[in-house]
Amino acid sequence: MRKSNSFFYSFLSTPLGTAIIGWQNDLLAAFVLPQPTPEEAFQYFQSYHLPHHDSFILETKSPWLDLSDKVNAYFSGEKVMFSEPIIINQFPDYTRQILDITKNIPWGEVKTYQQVAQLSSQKRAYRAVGQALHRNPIPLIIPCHRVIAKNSLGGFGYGLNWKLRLLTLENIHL
DNA sequence: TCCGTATTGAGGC
DNA sequence: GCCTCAATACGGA
Repeated sequence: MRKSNSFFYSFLSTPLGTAIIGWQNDLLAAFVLPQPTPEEAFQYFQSYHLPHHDSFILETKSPWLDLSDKVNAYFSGEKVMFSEPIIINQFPDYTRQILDITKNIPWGEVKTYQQVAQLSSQKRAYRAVGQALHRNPIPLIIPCHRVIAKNSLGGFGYGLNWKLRLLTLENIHL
């Protein structure tokens, strides 16, 4: 019988609330920003478009022992780089391309939707960039909050307040 | 096919 | 500045 591919997840307590880390085959696949309750965090988790899996398995710890420390350090304003290997192969080519480009935006820097489009194979697809980022299942690690509109903040799946808070943590003021 | 975007730029006021 | 409106590429139904 074929080995089932399970999707693992783990709750993570932070000063801002309960977050969720999700992974498959030791590849990071999901992250939920801290929520007031685990139930709310799990709702976000369930709404994600995740890689194909047969079952969910709740673990007490993620495979990345220092990831929770890094997340907490990030929320306390430290310059943190996330380099954990990720899996996003559930998405079409262009979406993956956009998420890859976005993952490479360093801490403390921002790009516009247009700039990201110009780095991709479709230089005028700035609207598709927004669509792709909206589906990002690994916020923070794929720093979609660092992509803004040319003359405004743009949008954010968790609400613009979250986007503003994350950018403020990185000393970016608009 | 058609439709809705986490966009952009131009034009009118 | 703040409206509209059209151009535009992608992905889901």
